[in-house]
Amino acid sequence: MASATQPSESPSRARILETARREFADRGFDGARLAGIAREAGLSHPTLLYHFNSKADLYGSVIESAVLDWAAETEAAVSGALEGFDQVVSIIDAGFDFFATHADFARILRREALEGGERLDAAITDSLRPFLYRAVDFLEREMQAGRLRRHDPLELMQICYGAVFTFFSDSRFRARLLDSDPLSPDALTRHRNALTGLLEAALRPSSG
Amino acid sequence: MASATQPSESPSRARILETARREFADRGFDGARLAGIAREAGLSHPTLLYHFNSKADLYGSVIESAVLDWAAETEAAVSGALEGFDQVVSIIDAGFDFFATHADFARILRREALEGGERLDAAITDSLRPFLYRAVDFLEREMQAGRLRRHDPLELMQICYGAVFTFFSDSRFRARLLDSDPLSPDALTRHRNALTGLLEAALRPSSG
DNA sequence: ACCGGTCTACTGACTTGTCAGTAGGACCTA
DNA sequence: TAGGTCCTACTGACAAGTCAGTAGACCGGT
Repeated sequence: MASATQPSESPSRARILETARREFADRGFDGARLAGIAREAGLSHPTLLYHFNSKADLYGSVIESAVLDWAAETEAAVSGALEGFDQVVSIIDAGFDFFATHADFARILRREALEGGERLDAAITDSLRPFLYRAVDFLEREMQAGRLRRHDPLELMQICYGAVFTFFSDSRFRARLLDSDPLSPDALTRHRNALTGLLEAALRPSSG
Repeated sequence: MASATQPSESPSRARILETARREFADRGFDGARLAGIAREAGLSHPTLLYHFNSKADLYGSVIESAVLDWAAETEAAVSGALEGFDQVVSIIDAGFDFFATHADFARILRREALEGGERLDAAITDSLRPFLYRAVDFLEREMQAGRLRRHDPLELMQICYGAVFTFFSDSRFRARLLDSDPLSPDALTRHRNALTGLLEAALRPSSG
Protein backbone atom coordinates (compact mmCIF):
# COMPACT_ATOMS: atom_id res chain seq x y z
CA MET A 1 0.00 0.00 0.00
CA ALA A 2 2.80 2.42 0.85
CA SER A 3 5.30 3.31 -1.82
CA ALA A 4 9.01 3.25 -1.40
CA THR A 5 9.90 5.07 -4.58
CA GLN A 6 11.19 8.18 -2.84
CA PRO A 7 14.67 8.47 -1.34
CA SER A 8 14.45 6.45 1.83
CA GLU A 9 15.18 9.23 4.31
CA SER A 10 15.73 12.98 4.31
CA PRO A 11 15.28 15.59 7.04
CA SER A 12 12.20 17.04 5.34
CA ARG A 13 10.69 13.66 4.75
CA ALA A 14 11.15 12.67 8.38
CA ARG A 15 9.69 15.97 9.58
CA ILE A 16 6.66 15.56 7.32
CA LEU A 17 6.11 12.03 8.58
CA GLU A 18 6.19 13.26 12.15
CA THR A 19 3.71 16.10 11.75
CA ALA A 20 1.52 13.93 9.50
CA ARG A 21 1.26 11.32 12.24
CA ARG A 22 -0.02 13.95 14.64
CA GLU A 23 -2.43 15.48 12.15
CA PHE A 24 -3.89 12.15 11.04
CA ALA A 25 -4.32 11.20 14.70
CA ASP A 26 -5.99 14.51 15.55
CA ARG A 27 -8.25 14.91 12.56
CA GLY A 28 -8.38 11.60 10.69
CA PHE A 29 -7.61 11.00 7.04
CA ASP A 30 -10.42 13.20 5.70
CA GLY A 31 -9.96 15.93 8.28
CA ALA A 32 -6.18 16.27 7.90
CA ARG A 33 -5.00 18.92 5.42
CA LEU A 34 -1.85 18.51 3.37
CA ALA A 35 -1.29 22.26 3.52
CA GLY A 36 -1.56 22.14 7.31
CA ILE A 37 0.85 19.23 7.66
CA ALA A 38 3.32 20.90 5.30
CA ARG A 39 3.10 24.24 7.11
CA GLU A 40 3.84 22.59 10.47
CA ALA A 41 6.80 20.86 8.87
CA GLY A 42 8.03 24.21 7.51
CA LEU A 43 7.27 23.55 3.87
CA SER A 44 4.73 24.34 1.20
CA HIS A 45 2.24 21.63 0.41
CA PRO A 46 3.50 20.93 -3.13
CA THR A 47 6.86 20.15 -1.56
CA LEU A 48 5.15 17.60 0.62
CA LEU A 49 3.75 16.08 -2.57
CA TYR A 50 7.25 15.98 -3.96
CA HIS A 51 8.26 13.68 -1.09
CA PHE A 52 5.04 11.65 -1.04
CA ASN A 53 3.11 11.00 -4.22
CA SER A 54 -0.30 11.53 -2.69
CA LYS A 55 -2.19 11.95 0.55
CA ALA A 56 -2.90 8.21 0.57
CA ASP A 57 0.78 7.51 0.07
CA LEU A 58 1.72 9.72 3.01
CA TYR A 59 -0.90 8.03 5.17
CA GLY A 60 0.35 4.61 4.14
CA SER A 61 3.91 5.57 5.09
CA VAL A 62 2.78 6.72 8.53
CA ILE A 63 1.02 3.40 9.08
CA GLU A 64 3.90 1.40 7.74
CA SER A 65 6.52 2.88 10.00
CA ALA A 66 4.38 2.38 13.10
CA VAL A 67 3.52 -1.20 12.22
CA LEU A 68 7.20 -2.00 11.75
CA ASP A 69 7.84 -0.62 15.24
CA TRP A 70 4.97 -2.71 16.59
CA ALA A 71 6.36 -5.89 15.11
CA ALA A 72 9.83 -5.19 16.48
CA GLU A 73 8.77 -4.12 19.96
CA THR A 74 6.22 -6.83 20.71
CA GLU A 75 8.21 -9.75 19.35
CA ALA A 76 9.91 -10.38 22.68
CA ALA A 77 6.64 -10.24 24.63
CA VAL A 78 5.04 -13.23 22.90
CA SER A 79 8.17 -15.26 22.24
CA GLY A 80 7.44 -17.01 25.52
CA ALA A 81 10.52 -16.86 27.67
CA LEU A 82 8.33 -16.75 30.77
CA GLU A 83 5.64 -18.99 32.24
CA GLY A 84 2.19 -18.50 33.72
CA PHE A 85 1.06 -15.14 34.99
CA ASP A 86 4.49 -13.51 34.57
CA GLN A 87 4.17 -13.95 30.82
CA VAL A 88 0.66 -12.45 30.89
CA VAL A 89 2.10 -9.37 32.55
CA SER A 90 4.81 -9.23 29.92
CA ILE A 91 2.20 -9.17 27.14
CA ILE A 92 0.18 -6.44 28.87
CA ASP A 93 3.30 -4.39 29.48
CA ALA A 94 4.34 -4.73 25.85
CA GLY A 95 1.02 -3.16 24.86
CA PHE A 96 1.35 -0.34 27.39
CA ASP A 97 4.96 0.34 26.44
CA PHE A 98 4.27 0.40 22.72
CA PHE A 99 1.27 2.73 22.92
CA ALA A 100 2.94 4.96 25.51
CA THR A 101 5.66 5.69 22.95
CA HIS A 102 3.22 5.71 20.00
CA ALA A 103 0.27 7.60 21.44
CA ASP A 104 -0.61 9.24 18.13
CA PHE A 105 -0.55 5.90 16.39
CA ALA A 106 -3.03 4.50 18.91
CA ARG A 107 -5.55 7.09 17.71
CA ILE A 108 -4.81 6.41 14.04
CA LEU A 109 -5.21 2.70 14.66
CA ARG A 110 -8.53 3.28 16.37
CA ARG A 111 -9.80 5.26 13.42
CA GLU A 112 -8.83 2.39 11.18
CA ALA A 113 -10.51 -0.11 13.49
CA LEU A 114 -13.69 1.99 13.29
CA GLU A 115 -13.74 1.86 9.54
CA GLY A 116 -12.94 -1.84 9.31
CA GLY A 117 -9.19 -1.63 8.81
CA GLU A 118 -9.07 -2.09 5.03
CA ARG A 119 -5.89 -0.06 4.92
CA LEU A 120 -4.37 -2.34 7.55
CA ASP A 121 -4.82 -5.57 5.65
CA ALA A 122 -1.11 -6.18 5.25
CA ALA A 123 -0.41 -5.23 8.85
CA ILE A 124 -3.17 -7.53 10.09
CA THR A 125 -1.88 -10.52 8.18
CA ASP A 126 1.79 -9.87 8.89
CA SER A 127 1.76 -8.63 12.48
CA LEU A 128 -1.51 -8.27 14.31
CA ARG A 129 -3.14 -11.65 13.69
CA PRO A 130 0.08 -13.64 14.35
CA PHE A 131 0.62 -11.66 17.56
CA LEU A 132 -2.95 -12.39 18.69
CA TYR A 133 -2.81 -16.10 17.91
CA ARG A 134 0.55 -16.58 19.56
CA ALA A 135 -0.82 -14.97 22.67
CA VAL A 136 -3.98 -17.08 22.52
CA ASP A 137 -1.94 -20.26 22.03
CA PHE A 138 0.20 -19.36 25.00
CA LEU A 139 -2.86 -18.79 27.21
CA GLU A 140 -4.42 -22.04 26.03
CA ARG A 141 -1.23 -23.96 26.85
CA GLU A 142 -0.81 -22.42 30.29
CA MET A 143 -4.45 -23.04 31.22
CA GLN A 144 -4.12 -26.63 30.08
CA ALA A 145 -1.00 -26.97 32.23
CA GLY A 146 -2.82 -25.50 35.23
CA ARG A 147 -0.52 -22.50 35.47
CA LEU A 148 -3.46 -20.17 34.77
CA ARG A 149 -7.10 -20.54 35.75
CA ARG A 150 -9.40 -21.31 32.86
CA HIS A 151 -11.04 -18.50 30.88
CA ASP A 152 -11.82 -18.11 27.18
CA PRO A 153 -8.34 -17.17 25.82
CA LEU A 154 -9.51 -15.33 22.70
CA GLU A 155 -12.11 -13.29 24.58
CA LEU A 156 -9.58 -12.61 27.31
CA MET A 157 -7.16 -11.13 24.78
CA GLN A 158 -9.94 -8.99 23.35
CA ILE A 159 -10.88 -7.67 26.76
CA CYS A 160 -7.26 -6.77 27.48
CA TYR A 161 -6.72 -5.19 24.09
CA GLY A 162 -9.95 -3.22 24.48
CA ALA A 163 -8.93 -1.92 27.88
CA VAL A 164 -5.34 -0.99 26.99
CA PHE A 165 -6.19 0.39 23.57
CA THR A 166 -9.03 2.52 24.94
CA PHE A 167 -6.81 3.95 27.65
CA PHE A 168 -4.63 5.47 24.94
CA SER A 169 -7.03 6.19 22.10
CA ASP A 170 -9.61 7.89 24.35
CA SER A 171 -7.12 9.85 26.43
CA ARG A 172 -8.59 13.21 25.44
CA PHE A 173 -12.07 12.10 26.25
CA ARG A 174 -10.88 10.89 29.65
CA ALA A 175 -9.21 14.24 30.23
CA ARG A 176 -12.57 15.92 29.76
CA LEU A 177 -14.53 13.34 31.71
CA LEU A 178 -12.24 13.19 34.74
CA ASP A 179 -10.50 16.55 34.43
CA SER A 180 -7.04 15.06 34.87
CA ASP A 181 -3.88 14.56 32.84
CA PRO A 182 -4.79 11.39 30.98
CA LEU A 183 -1.35 10.11 30.00
CA SER A 184 0.75 11.16 32.97
CA PRO A 185 3.17 8.47 34.21
CA ASP A 186 1.03 8.24 37.32
CA ALA A 187 -2.22 7.65 35.44
CA LEU A 188 -0.45 5.12 33.27
CA THR A 189 0.95 2.99 36.07
CA ARG A 190 -2.33 3.22 37.97
CA HIS A 191 -4.23 1.84 35.02
CA ARG A 192 -1.59 -0.77 34.28
CA ASN A 193 -1.62 -1.94 37.90
CA ALA A 194 -5.42 -2.05 37.99
CA LEU A 195 -5.51 -4.23 34.90
CA THR A 196 -2.75 -6.60 35.96
CA GLY A 197 -4.27 -6.71 39.44
CA LEU A 198 -7.64 -7.68 38.02
CA LEU A 199 -6.04 -10.31 35.81
CA GLU A 200 -3.97 -11.70 38.65
CA ALA A 201 -7.05 -12.11 40.84
CA ALA A 202 -8.82 -13.89 38.01
CA LEU A 203 -6.00 -15.91 36.45
CA ARG A 204 -3.41 -16.92 39.04
CA PRO A 205 -4.18 -20.37 40.43
CA SER A 206 -5.22 -20.33 44.09
CA SER A 207 -2.22 -22.26 45.44
CA GLY A 208 0.99 -20.34 46.31
CA MET B 1 -26.43 22.25 20.81
CA ALA B 2 -29.18 20.92 18.55
CA SER B 3 -31.88 23.27 17.37
CA ALA B 4 -35.55 22.59 17.78
CA THR B 5 -36.86 25.22 15.41
CA GLN B 6 -38.11 22.67 12.89
CA PRO B 7 -41.36 20.74 13.25
CA SER B 8 -40.57 18.13 15.85
CA GLU B 9 -41.14 15.03 13.73
CA SER B 10 -41.96 14.17 10.15
CA PRO B 11 -41.36 11.02 8.09
CA SER B 12 -38.64 12.70 6.03
CA ARG B 13 -36.92 14.10 9.09
CA ALA B 14 -36.91 10.71 10.77
CA ARG B 15 -35.56 9.05 7.63
CA ILE B 16 -32.79 11.62 7.33
CA LEU B 17 -31.84 11.12 10.98
CA GLU B 18 -31.63 7.39 10.46
CA THR B 19 -29.40 7.47 7.38
CA ALA B 20 -27.32 10.27 8.87
CA ARG B 21 -26.60 8.14 11.94
CA ARG B 22 -25.27 5.39 9.68
CA GLU B 23 -23.24 7.74 7.49
CA PHE B 24 -21.67 9.60 10.40
CA ALA B 25 -20.80 6.25 11.99
CA ASP B 26 -19.29 4.93 8.76
CA ARG B 27 -17.40 8.00 7.60
CA GLY B 28 -17.22 10.45 10.47
CA PHE B 29 -18.34 14.06 10.45
CA ASP B 30 -15.86 15.19 7.80
CA GLY B 31 -16.25 12.12 5.64
CA ALA B 32 -20.04 12.11 5.57
CA ARG B 33 -21.65 13.94 2.63
CA LEU B 34 -24.96 15.74 2.93
CA ALA B 35 -25.82 14.81 -0.65
CA GLY B 36 -25.12 11.17 0.13
CA ILE B 37 -27.26 11.15 3.25
CA ALA B 38 -30.07 12.92 1.41
CA ARG B 39 -29.92 10.51 -1.53
CA GLU B 40 -30.15 7.50 0.74
CA ALA B 41 -33.14 9.11 2.43
CA GLY B 42 -34.73 9.67 -0.97
CA LEU B 43 -34.38 13.45 -1.03
CA SER B 44 -32.26 16.17 -2.55
CA HIS B 45 -29.66 17.75 -0.34
CA PRO B 46 -31.33 21.16 -0.15
CA THR B 47 -34.33 19.38 1.33
CA LEU B 48 -32.09 17.94 4.01
CA LEU B 49 -30.96 21.46 4.77
CA TYR B 50 -34.57 22.52 4.90
CA HIS B 51 -35.12 20.10 7.80
CA PHE B 52 -31.78 20.72 9.51
CA ASN B 53 -30.14 24.12 9.38
CA SER B 54 -26.62 22.81 8.81
CA LYS B 55 -24.45 19.73 8.82
CA ALA B 56 -23.48 20.49 12.41
CA ASP B 57 -27.14 20.80 13.36
CA LEU B 58 -27.91 17.42 11.83
CA TYR B 59 -24.98 15.87 13.64
CA GLY B 60 -26.09 17.42 16.91
CA SER B 61 -29.56 16.00 16.47
CA VAL B 62 -28.16 12.52 15.89
CA ILE B 63 -26.10 12.77 19.09
CA GLU B 64 -28.95 14.23 21.09
CA SER B 65 -31.41 11.48 20.33
CA ALA B 66 -28.90 8.75 21.20
CA VAL B 67 -27.85 10.40 24.46
CA LEU B 68 -31.48 10.69 25.52
CA ASP B 69 -31.83 6.94 24.91
CA TRP B 70 -28.67 6.31 26.93
CA ALA B 71 -29.96 8.26 29.89
CA ALA B 72 -33.28 6.47 29.83
CA GLU B 73 -31.95 2.95 29.35
CA THR B 74 -29.10 2.99 31.88
CA GLU B 75 -30.97 4.71 34.68
CA ALA B 76 -32.23 1.43 36.10
CA ALA B 77 -28.78 -0.21 36.01
CA VAL B 78 -27.14 2.22 38.43
CA SER B 79 -30.13 2.98 40.62
CA GLY B 80 -28.90 0.19 42.88
CA ALA B 81 -31.73 -2.23 43.48
CA LEU B 82 -29.22 -5.09 43.75
CA GLU B 83 -26.20 -5.84 45.91
CA GLY B 84 -22.65 -7.09 45.34
CA PHE B 85 -21.72 -8.88 42.18
CA ASP B 86 -25.29 -9.07 40.88
CA GLN B 87 -25.34 -5.31 40.55
CA VAL B 88 -21.98 -5.36 38.74
CA VAL B 89 -23.51 -7.72 36.18
CA SER B 90 -26.49 -5.41 35.86
CA ILE B 91 -24.21 -2.48 34.99
CA ILE B 92 -22.27 -4.54 32.45
CA ASP B 93 -25.47 -5.80 30.88
CA ALA B 94 -26.86 -2.28 30.63
CA GLY B 95 -23.81 -1.35 28.55
CA PHE B 96 -24.11 -4.40 26.32
CA ASP B 97 -27.85 -3.92 25.84
CA PHE B 98 -27.57 -0.24 25.00
CA PHE B 99 -24.79 -0.63 22.45
CA ALA B 100 -26.34 -3.74 20.93
CA THR B 101 -29.36 -1.63 20.00
CA HIS B 102 -27.26 1.46 19.16
CA ALA B 103 -24.34 -0.05 17.27
CA ASP B 104 -23.94 2.95 14.95
CA PHE B 105 -23.91 5.30 17.89
CA ALA B 106 -21.08 3.32 19.48
CA ARG B 107 -18.93 4.20 16.48
CA ILE B 108 -19.99 7.86 16.52
CA LEU B 109 -19.21 8.02 20.22
CA ARG B 110 -15.78 6.52 19.65
CA ARG B 111 -14.99 9.11 17.01
CA GLU B 112 -15.95 11.80 19.50
CA ALA B 113 -13.83 10.16 22.19
CA LEU B 114 -10.87 10.22 19.80
CA GLU B 115 -11.22 13.91 19.20
CA GLY B 116 -11.74 14.81 22.85
CA GLY B 117 -15.51 14.93 22.95
CA GLU B 118 -16.01 18.67 22.68
CA ARG B 119 -19.34 18.10 21.00
CA LEU B 120 -20.38 15.87 23.88
CA ASP B 121 -19.87 18.40 26.65
CA ALA B 122 -23.54 18.56 27.56
CA ALA B 123 -23.92 14.78 27.37
CA ILE B 124 -20.86 14.29 29.58
CA THR B 125 -22.10 16.65 32.27
CA ASP B 126 -25.71 15.49 32.15
CA SER B 127 -25.40 11.74 31.63
CA LEU B 128 -21.98 10.17 31.29
CA ARG B 129 -20.14 11.59 34.30
CA PRO B 130 -23.08 11.07 36.69
CA PHE B 131 -23.43 7.50 35.43
CA LEU B 132 -19.72 6.85 36.00
CA TYR B 133 -19.63 8.33 39.49
CA ARG B 134 -22.75 6.53 40.63
CA ALA B 135 -21.17 3.27 39.50
CA VAL B 136 -17.87 4.13 41.20
CA ASP B 137 -19.68 5.05 44.43
CA PHE B 138 -21.54 1.79 44.32
CA LEU B 139 -18.33 -0.22 43.87
CA GLU B 140 -16.62 1.72 46.67
CA ARG B 141 -19.54 1.00 49.03
CA GLU B 142 -19.71 -2.68 48.22
CA MET B 143 -15.96 -3.17 48.62
CA GLN B 144 -16.11 -1.38 51.94
CA ALA B 145 -18.92 -3.67 53.02
CA GLY B 146 -16.94 -6.72 51.95
CA ARG B 147 -19.46 -7.76 49.31
CA LEU B 148 -16.82 -7.27 46.58
CA ARG B 149 -13.07 -7.85 46.74
CA ARG B 150 -11.04 -4.67 46.70
CA HIS B 151 -9.86 -3.14 43.41
CA ASP B 152 -9.54 0.45 42.24
CA PRO B 153 -13.19 1.30 41.44
CA LEU B 154 -12.53 4.08 38.94
CA GLU B 155 -9.95 2.08 37.04
CA LEU B 156 -12.21 -0.94 37.14
CA MET B 157 -15.00 1.03 35.49
CA GLN B 158 -12.60 2.24 32.82
CA ILE B 159 -11.42 -1.28 32.08
CA CYS B 160 -15.01 -2.47 31.72
CA TYR B 161 -16.03 0.49 29.61
CA GLY B 162 -12.98 0.00 27.42
CA ALA B 163 -13.74 -3.66 26.87
CA VAL B 164 -17.47 -3.28 26.18
CA PHE B 165 -17.11 -0.14 24.10
CA THR B 166 -14.33 -1.64 21.98
CA PHE B 167 -16.37 -4.77 21.34
CA PHE B 168 -18.95 -2.62 19.55
CA SER B 169 -16.92 0.22 18.07
CA ASP B 170 -14.29 -2.09 16.56
CA SER B 171 -16.70 -4.72 15.30
CA ARG B 172 -15.65 -4.32 11.68
CA PHE B 173 -12.00 -4.59 12.56
CA ARG B 174 -12.74 -7.77 14.51
CA ALA B 175 -14.63 -9.14 11.51
CA ARG B 176 -11.50 -8.73 9.42
CA LEU B 177 -9.11 -9.95 12.11
CA LEU B 178 -11.07 -13.06 13.08
CA ASP B 179 -13.10 -13.57 9.91
CA SER B 180 -16.35 -14.02 11.81
CA ASP B 181 -19.65 -12.21 12.26
CA PRO B 182 -18.66 -9.68 14.90
CA LEU B 183 -22.07 -8.77 16.34
CA SER B 184 -23.92 -12.05 16.10
CA PRO B 185 -25.96 -12.95 19.22
CA ASP B 186 -23.49 -15.75 19.79
CA ALA B 187 -20.41 -13.50 19.67
CA LEU B 188 -22.16 -11.04 21.92
CA THR B 189 -23.08 -13.49 24.68
CA ARG B 190 -19.65 -15.10 24.44
CA HIS B 191 -17.94 -11.77 25.05
CA ARG B 192 -20.43 -10.78 27.73
CA ASN B 193 -19.90 -14.08 29.53
CA ALA B 194 -16.12 -13.81 29.28
CA LEU B 195 -16.16 -10.35 30.81
CA THR B 196 -18.58 -11.17 33.62
CA GLY B 197 -16.68 -14.41 34.22
CA LEU B 198 -13.42 -12.54 34.55
CA LEU B 199 -15.01 -10.00 36.87
CA GLU B 200 -16.64 -12.68 38.96
CA ALA B 201 -13.32 -14.48 39.44
CA ALA B 202 -11.71 -11.21 40.48
CA LEU B 203 -14.49 -9.55 42.46
CA ARG B 204 -16.67 -12.09 44.20
CA PRO B 205 -15.48 -12.71 47.75
CA SER B 206 -14.00 -16.19 48.27
CA SER B 207 -16.65 -17.48 50.70
CA GLY B 208 -19.78 -19.17 49.25
C1' DA C 1 25.39 21.48 -16.69
C1' DC C 2 22.77 18.88 -14.01
C1' DC C 3 19.73 17.60 -10.36
C1' DG C 4 17.41 17.44 -5.82
C1' DG C 5 14.56 20.25 -3.35
C1' DT C 6 11.92 24.06 -3.10
C1' DC C 7 8.69 27.67 -4.40
C1' DT C 8 4.49 30.40 -6.59
C1' DA C 9 0.66 30.09 -9.30
C1' DC C 10 -2.82 27.56 -10.98
C1' DT C 11 -6.71 24.05 -11.98
C1' DG C 12 -10.46 20.96 -11.62
C1' DA C 13 -13.30 18.57 -8.70
C1' DC C 14 -16.12 18.69 -5.02
C1' DT C 15 -19.02 20.46 -0.95
C1' DT C 16 -21.79 23.20 1.87
C1' DG C 17 -25.15 26.36 1.96
C1' DT C 18 -28.40 29.88 -0.54
C1' DC C 19 -32.12 31.27 -3.40
C1' DA C 20 -36.06 31.62 -6.22
C1' DG C 21 -39.60 29.07 -7.52
C1' DT C 22 -43.20 24.99 -7.76
C1' DA C 23 -46.69 21.47 -6.31
C1' DG C 24 -50.22 20.57 -3.51
C1' DG C 25 -52.86 20.35 0.78
C1' DA C 26 -55.57 23.07 4.39
C1' DC C 27 -58.36 26.68 5.56
C1' DC C 28 -61.24 30.52 5.04
C1' DT C 29 -64.96 33.23 2.85
C1' DA C 30 -68.71 34.17 -0.01
C1' DT D 1 -68.37 24.98 -4.33
C1' DA D 2 -65.36 28.15 -6.36
C1' DG D 3 -61.61 31.13 -5.56
C1' DG D 4 -58.14 33.23 -2.83
C1' DT D 5 -54.40 32.77 0.47
C1' DC D 6 -51.31 30.56 3.20
C1' DC D 7 -47.99 26.92 4.50
C1' DT D 8 -45.02 22.74 4.23
C1' DA D 9 -42.11 20.10 1.55
C1' DC D 10 -39.46 19.98 -2.05
C1' DT D 11 -36.29 21.05 -6.23
C1' DG D 12 -32.63 22.81 -9.73
C1' DA D 13 -29.30 26.11 -10.33
C1' DC D 14 -25.76 28.54 -8.47
C1' DA D 15 -22.45 31.10 -5.35
C1' DA D 16 -18.49 30.69 -2.51
C1' DG D 17 -15.00 28.40 -0.74
C1' DT D 18 -11.75 24.44 0.01
C1' DC D 19 -8.79 20.87 -1.30
C1' DA D 20 -5.51 17.61 -3.62
C1' DG D 21 -2.70 17.56 -7.09
C1' DT D 22 0.02 19.79 -11.40
C1' DA D 23 3.11 22.92 -14.10
C1' DG D 24 6.94 25.27 -14.39
C1' DA D 25 10.45 28.37 -12.66
C1' DC D 26 14.28 29.09 -9.35
C1' DC D 27 18.42 28.05 -6.76
C1' DG D 28 22.36 26.14 -4.59
C1' DG D 29 25.64 22.42 -4.51
C1' DT D 30 28.61 19.25 -7.04
